[in-house]
Amino acid sequence: MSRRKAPKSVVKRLPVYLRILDNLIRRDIEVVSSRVLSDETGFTAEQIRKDLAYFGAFGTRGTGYNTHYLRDKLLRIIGLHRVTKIIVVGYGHLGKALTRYNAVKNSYVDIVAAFDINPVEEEAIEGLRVLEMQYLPEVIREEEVKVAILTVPAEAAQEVVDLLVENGITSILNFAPTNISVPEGVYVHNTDLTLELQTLIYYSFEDEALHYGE
Amino acid sequence: MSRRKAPKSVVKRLPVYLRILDNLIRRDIEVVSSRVLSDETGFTAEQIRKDLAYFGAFGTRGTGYNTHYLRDKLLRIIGLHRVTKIIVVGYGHLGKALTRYNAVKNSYVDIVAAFDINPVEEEAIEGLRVLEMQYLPEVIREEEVKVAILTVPAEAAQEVVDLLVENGITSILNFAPTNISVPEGVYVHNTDLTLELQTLIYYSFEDEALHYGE
DNA sequence: CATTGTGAACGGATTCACAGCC
DNA sequence: GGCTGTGAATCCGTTCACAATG
Repeated sequence: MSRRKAPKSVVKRLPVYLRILDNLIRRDIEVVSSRVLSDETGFTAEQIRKDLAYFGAFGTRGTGYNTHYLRDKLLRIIGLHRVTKIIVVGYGHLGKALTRYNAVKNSYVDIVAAFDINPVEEEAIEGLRVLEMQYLPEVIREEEVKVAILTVPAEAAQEVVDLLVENGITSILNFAPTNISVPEGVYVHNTDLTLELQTLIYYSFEDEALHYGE
Repeated sequence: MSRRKAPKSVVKRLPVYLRILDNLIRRDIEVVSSRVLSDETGFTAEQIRKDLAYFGAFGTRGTGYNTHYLRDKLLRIIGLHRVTKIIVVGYGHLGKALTRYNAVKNSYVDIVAAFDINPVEEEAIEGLRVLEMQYLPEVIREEEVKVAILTVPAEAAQEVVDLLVENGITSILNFAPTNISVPEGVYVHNTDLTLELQTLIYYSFEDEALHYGE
């Protein structure tokens, strides 16, 4: 029932719970305990209960959580109860991968258009517009888009970010391997595949005694 | 000088330092202070000094860190002083994006082959072999590959993971949006684009009072 | 004297333990 | 009886403040 703003660590787990609930509901399961959610997610049951308790008391003591009810609550908490409009900027392989990916899965979002400096006509898929950059301001305005996925080369990233912010984008999922700077109030989430790969390699050698031993 | 194993939070930042050092060296800069690294990375200078101190005393008081020396140390710590061989399993758009991405950038890794249940011949690029799944054990064995990037559909993920582990893979960068289970000793890093997008959406609504208010 | 390296203080997140409730 | 909700205890990571030193 606490009403202070949720910690980052909690927010990161909410979409995980949502996905599990979607799966449970698909299997016609009506009620789930924190213990079962723990088995599915790998988080501890206490942690799950505490996470949910940041936003309210959604469970029934002795029984568990109603899957439909909890999903609805989570959708509302995350902000997915209304479909979120998104644009993809940079329509290379990664941009394509992300649009396909999302077209397939129900992830409560709608990619309204993709942009590229050099859009290839025939690569548009199932109703997705692939447009030249010049149309970006128009689309953002007309569709009232607030969220953008950025998959342009590192060199172009900052320039494009400035354009996005200028036209009203407030949240950016950045795949360009570079630090971008934004004004106060704009939220950026960086996903850097190279860094993640290198981190993985660290752990792949962790055991070996030679790892860092002279 | 502490020799206990480094916390995850520290390990995640090491590749960031490495990238900055690569950039500095490209600009012929010989010495860098923790303050400058702080400006470049957004982490605090104290944190950077502490992170590096987990592995040794690499700096010179009053001066800073020698960029070449520190890079060499970081390469060795992360395990990138030798090129790491990697396979990509699942050669859809995402698999392609990752191979291109990496072919271009020097990230100290070498993708030795990609695998797919239905490899399309003409899509092989600059020396990258795109092979049928049946050749997977052979390649892993002959090339002594320990690290795999997994970009197959969620339904196939667990099955493919079992195959990988069975043949000697010890580290997996998983892009399939599902929890995979592995035996003790195998390290998995999950990168789930849908979850990251949904987390972003949470923050895009965070300010709005209506966010979670009945 | 500028900058590193580090013990101590702090703060945030997780785990523990159990009270509250169906 | 079983499972949620939560204060207290603990753990972990970050920040602070300063001693060490080229």
